[in-house]
Amino acid sequence: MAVAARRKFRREGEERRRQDLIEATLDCVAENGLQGATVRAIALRAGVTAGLIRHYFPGKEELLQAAYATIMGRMTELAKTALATVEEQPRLRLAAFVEASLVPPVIDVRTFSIWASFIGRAGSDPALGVAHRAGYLGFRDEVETLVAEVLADAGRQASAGELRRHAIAINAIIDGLWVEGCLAGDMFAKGELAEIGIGSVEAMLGLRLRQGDVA
Amino acid sequence: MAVAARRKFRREGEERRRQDLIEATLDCVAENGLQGATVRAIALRAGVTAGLIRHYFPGKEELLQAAYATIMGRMTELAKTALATVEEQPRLRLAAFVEASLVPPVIDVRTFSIWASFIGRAGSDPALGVAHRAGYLGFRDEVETLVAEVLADAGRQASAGELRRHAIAINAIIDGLWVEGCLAGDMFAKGELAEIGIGSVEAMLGLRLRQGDVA
DNA sequence: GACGTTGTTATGCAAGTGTATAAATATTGC
DNA sequence: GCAATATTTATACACTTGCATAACAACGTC
Repeated sequence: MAVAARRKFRREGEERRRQDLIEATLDCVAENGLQGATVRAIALRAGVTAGLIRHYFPGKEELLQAAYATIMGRMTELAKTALATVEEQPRLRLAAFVEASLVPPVIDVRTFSIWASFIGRAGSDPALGVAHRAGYLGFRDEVETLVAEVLADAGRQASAGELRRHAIAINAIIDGLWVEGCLAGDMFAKGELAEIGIGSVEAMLGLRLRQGDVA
Repeated sequence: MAVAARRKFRREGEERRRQDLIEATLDCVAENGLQGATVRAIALRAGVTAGLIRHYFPGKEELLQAAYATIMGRMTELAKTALATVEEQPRLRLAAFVEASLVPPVIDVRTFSIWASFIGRAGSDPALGVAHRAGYLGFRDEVETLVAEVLADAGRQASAGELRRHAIAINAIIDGLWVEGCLAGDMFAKGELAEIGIGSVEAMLGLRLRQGDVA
């Protein structure tokens, strides 16, 4: 009689498997929220069976944490990339940074869905709250540094309080436009959000960023 | 022998029970996300047994939808209240609106958690996406009207495109500051976010909102 | 005060959950 | 080729999930 044939499989490297499982987890979260991230759904998407998850992670909770760390790392890495623009002039660097934050791949509905799914629990889950705060502050500090350079370049000096307010405001408008761009990107023309973002920052700082060489 | 005593109960009005169940659902979602909103957890919090849910709703899905509609309605109602400020002068109205959007009860971590939990699925759930879009557009239109009044009051006229950009930008900065205020309210001094928000809007529009009578 | 209506509880069920364990097989070193 | 290893599958288990159903009791009506 036909005994059920055992499934064929290949041994992947440990790093590769971990990565695949994390990616599968992020896919599940993006599509159906944390509810959709069951061990079986994750395993199915990763092309393995459920039991394997516990071979690479102590439990589902740890896999979710690893997935969250991954998406956060990816987001900040994108931000860093945007910050490390090749531009020399501070104003162009700030403009390039704002622009990079408001076009793909930073504007991305999948990333947003994952972010929202996790961040919704930041109020009750201390670990998530701390992680968010750290990411936010790191981001804001970068913005603040950038703003300080821009103002110095323009021959203006700002107090610590002014710098702080500028950084908070610029960070907020980027975040706000990012949310809308991710949620309803098709409501905006291509490049429109970046245009609005840069224009807003210019207005806030009271100087032009893009036509660069006026002191 | 002691037969298990059946639980005492009272018959509440239909409206009251529905409301209690919805509120319990929102509590559960706020605390543990959609995952935490199980029929048993909801019933426990509402002070009833699980079966009763299906007496008032066709299923859990419908209860969640009702809860989402409720929280959305509450948010837009708060926004409308902020918009219907008693101020006469357009500039003061806009300032009051921005301020109201950036202090409690609009700034509220519970509301934010619920919003994030639901909106995380807006990318995959068409109904949620449409609902968000409608709410956002309604809100933005109000902002646009307000801005138009302010500019007219200042003797300036703006094209439709300019109005649109202003509305998008102002909306974004309010959203961005709202997110941060909800997630990490203790990082900001009381009233600081409102101050930054109003200041940013002033910078964007190129006029003062609060000391009002210069044309 | 008895009675019927129906809001409410209690119980049960099939499907799905995370996890534990054993069996099987792909890979490595010889 | 062959044995050793540990990656991977398969299966089982206790628990939770949403939902169905029946028993019950609170309330309005006569």
